[in-house]
Amino acid sequence: MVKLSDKMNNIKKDNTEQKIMDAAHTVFLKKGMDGARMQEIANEAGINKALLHYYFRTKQKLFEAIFKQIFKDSFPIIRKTLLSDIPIREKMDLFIDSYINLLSKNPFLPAFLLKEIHRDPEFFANVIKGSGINPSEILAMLEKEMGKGNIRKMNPCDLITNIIALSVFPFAAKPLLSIMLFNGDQKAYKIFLQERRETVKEFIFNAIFLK
Amino acid sequence: MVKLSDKMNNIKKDNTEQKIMDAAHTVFLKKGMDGARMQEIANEAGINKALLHYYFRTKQKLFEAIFKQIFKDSFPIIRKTLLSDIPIREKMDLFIDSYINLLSKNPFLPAFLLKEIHRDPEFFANVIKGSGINPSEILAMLEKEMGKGNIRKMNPCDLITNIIALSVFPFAAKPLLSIMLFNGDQKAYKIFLQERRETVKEFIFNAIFLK
DNA sequence: CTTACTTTTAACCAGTTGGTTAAACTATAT
DNA sequence: ATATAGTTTAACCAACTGGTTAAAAGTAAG
Repeated sequence: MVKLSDKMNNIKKDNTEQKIMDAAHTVFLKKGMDGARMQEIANEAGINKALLHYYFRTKQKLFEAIFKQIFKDSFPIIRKTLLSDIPIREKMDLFIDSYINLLSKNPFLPAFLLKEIHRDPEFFANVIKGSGINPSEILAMLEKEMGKGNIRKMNPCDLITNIIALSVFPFAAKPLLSIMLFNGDQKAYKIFLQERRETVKEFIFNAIFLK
Repeated sequence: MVKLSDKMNNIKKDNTEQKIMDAAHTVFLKKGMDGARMQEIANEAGINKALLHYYFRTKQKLFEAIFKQIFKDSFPIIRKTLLSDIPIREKMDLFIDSYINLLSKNPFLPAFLLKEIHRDPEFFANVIKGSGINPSEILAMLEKEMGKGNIRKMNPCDLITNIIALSVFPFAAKPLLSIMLFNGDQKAYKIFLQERRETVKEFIFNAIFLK
């Protein structure tokens, strides 16, 4: 039996596989599962279309690989800040910052996620359940803070929903808002988004801290 | 020259055209432009596929018709309450109510709009510009209220964005939130959404009214 | 160099999709 | 009744799409 040269094979494989992953990431995020074309991904990766199928048998499998990777890359960062041992005000500050940072770097992410969780909710549910994400610990943390009287008492589900909504929505609805609020001026909208780093915090803090 | 029997022709035409519009509405909202199939719309309408093309030459034209209609039906209701002559607190109360009512009746609307404005932002921009929607009057109204000291001073663009975000996001992200917060329990999520009618208002009022 | 194996490619295929065509049907006006 | 116009249908088509195949090119080991 012939042994493989692990080094050579893996370098090559990793290169192509990574090229495909990168290309698929780009195309899927822009066009979504339905709108993306295998040929376009192949072009983006600078390879033959058949090679896609050689590495990821089907479009579905390629899509799942990208989807899961996005999920794995994005969520842990956020969870970490939320469960650290710092005062609630700083914690929220950091949380919102890291959330907005993530979205600034991945502007297509919100729309992509919203699109795909509607297209195939079951698959999405499985990804979450298999990823060990557990929001209940975050909800518990919020309830504890309310019990201590640090923040106004409310349904913690509402609070977490509101924070995410205020952070995510302006990115998800960018084309709509940039037209309606700034007549399509992209630069003005970018400034608006950056300023929201602070104004969103103010808004939330006013809503939840007792005075 | 032969005259038409307007009555007969229009009744027939209206019937079929309406059947097509209804069917297209259903299918497009669920699947989006990319995911929708002309055959599926024809089936849903109970007619031949060729008849779709007879009434709306292309898929694109049919889609545009539906899209514009959705837009025309949805926005004026909201604008009306916002520009009426009642105290700001009641006004916001009504605004949020009518917004959430609209979304409760059209749960697919937010995800659909977000999907499509990303797919073809230019077409979307044209629809808005051609629809006479003018957010500047709403922004002006908010600024006036701030000037009178009725609500906390802030960027009115932020305020309107926040209100819409808090109202829309839970509907847009339903599959995500219902899994993460309620382990996929749809009924619990519906109750959550209904309760938000009040909790969202509290949250916003706490954020913007001085105490 | 030969062998065994993996990676890459060009050509191809079957199913689907948006869209067309020509004929059949319906209803009115003369 | 029949001519005229709009309406509806079945059959068809060209383009595209995801996926396959078989052969070529590359690579490490004996």
